[in-house]
Amino acid sequence: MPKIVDHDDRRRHIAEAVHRIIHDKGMENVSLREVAAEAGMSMGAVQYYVTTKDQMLLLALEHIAVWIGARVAAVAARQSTPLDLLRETMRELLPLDDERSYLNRIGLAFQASSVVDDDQAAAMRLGLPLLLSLLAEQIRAAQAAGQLAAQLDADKEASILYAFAQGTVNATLVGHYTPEEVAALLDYHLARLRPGRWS
Amino acid sequence: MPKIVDHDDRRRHIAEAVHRIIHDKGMENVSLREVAAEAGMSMGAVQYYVTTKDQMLLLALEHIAVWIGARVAAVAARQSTPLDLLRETMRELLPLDDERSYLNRIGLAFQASSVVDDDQAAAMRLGLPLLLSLLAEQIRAAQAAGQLAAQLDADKEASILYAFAQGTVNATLVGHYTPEEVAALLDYHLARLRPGRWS
DNA sequence: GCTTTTACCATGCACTCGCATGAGAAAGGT
DNA sequence: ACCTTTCTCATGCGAGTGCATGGTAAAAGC
Repeated sequence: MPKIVDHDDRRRHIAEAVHRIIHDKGMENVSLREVAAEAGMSMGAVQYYVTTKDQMLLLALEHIAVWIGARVAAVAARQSTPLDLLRETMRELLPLDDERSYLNRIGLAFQASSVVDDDQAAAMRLGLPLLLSLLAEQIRAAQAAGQLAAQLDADKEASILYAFAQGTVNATLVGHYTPEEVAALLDYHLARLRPGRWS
Repeated sequence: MPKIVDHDDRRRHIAEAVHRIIHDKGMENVSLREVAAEAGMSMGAVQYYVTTKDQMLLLALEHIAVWIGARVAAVAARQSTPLDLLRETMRELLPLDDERSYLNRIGLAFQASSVVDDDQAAAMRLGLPLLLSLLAEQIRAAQAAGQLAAQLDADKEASILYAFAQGTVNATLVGHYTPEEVAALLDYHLARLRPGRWS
């Protein structure tokens, strides 16, 4: 048996190179050559792990999805009240600092790209429900703990929260909102979901 | 004086050709040649009105912004109750039918693109406040008419509504929501803004 | 009818693109 | 030491890219 290489590691390097290029120069400047250079390998090596450009982009999309998923899961593992967990999960989805802006830039690029690419759209349809059901679960937990109004529809509230996060991304990245403003907006919205504020 | 041509008309043709290509094949497949072919003119003619590709994209962005603005303004001119006007304005921003999906596809592409292009970002920062202040104004009118709770912060509610619209676009275009579902989600959210539901 | 301004077109250039190919380096099994 | 499998690389190809150039219709003023 010959030279053995960690394929997952190589794919990760490629995916992360794609991420950096999308972040710095945008999705239209992603090319096999540029990715190879950014990943510090030859173009042939990239082609060995990824046979086509579309496949490479799909790989990058999947990697960022699990990355975001991991960050969100790490929040859920914290020891805190249900409402705080929900708030922190939502803050994880907002471009509040450099790393979360980085992730959101790339995520936004894929949102646009996935509208035109069927495979990417399928990946989106796969990951989205996971995040939504996690949010809904956190809402239900907060309701059970009396921190959120019981009459809220947890699934709909989860959808609205996720939409809020996604919808503020561009405006924030483009400089219309400061991170503080969008964080305050989240708290404003969460405040109205508390019990006792409803008739 | 020589051959006189309606420049705005030509620019409009170019912008609309860009729109169609973005819609059909995505932003990365926009090229001067393709746009010229789609617009039914020669590449040289396109170059006469637009000196660079970035300028062409910016032109297309501005055109779609005024298009959306016009549609929204047309809603505002209708004769209806303030709350219904707000609801209809919001529905105008959602991909509820083919034309609105068309606009949203292109809008989403520019949202991603504007994160990387400074000129496009500037255009975004210019148009966004107009839409937000219109929404806020409609909210205030509905509050004055007793259709929305008086204690709502109109500006923040406008921001949240706009974020909701933008945030549901990708999920809907990708097939996660049906148009009916996202419309129902909007009504669910608007319902909680009504007066008398607050303590 | 000639000029002048405007609008348009065809073509060329240097470059990059995705992808295919074939050769060769690296490394464990025997 | 040699073979075999795994991995990597350099290069070539045809196509497409943004942009520049030089020339050419077209039409209004004189």
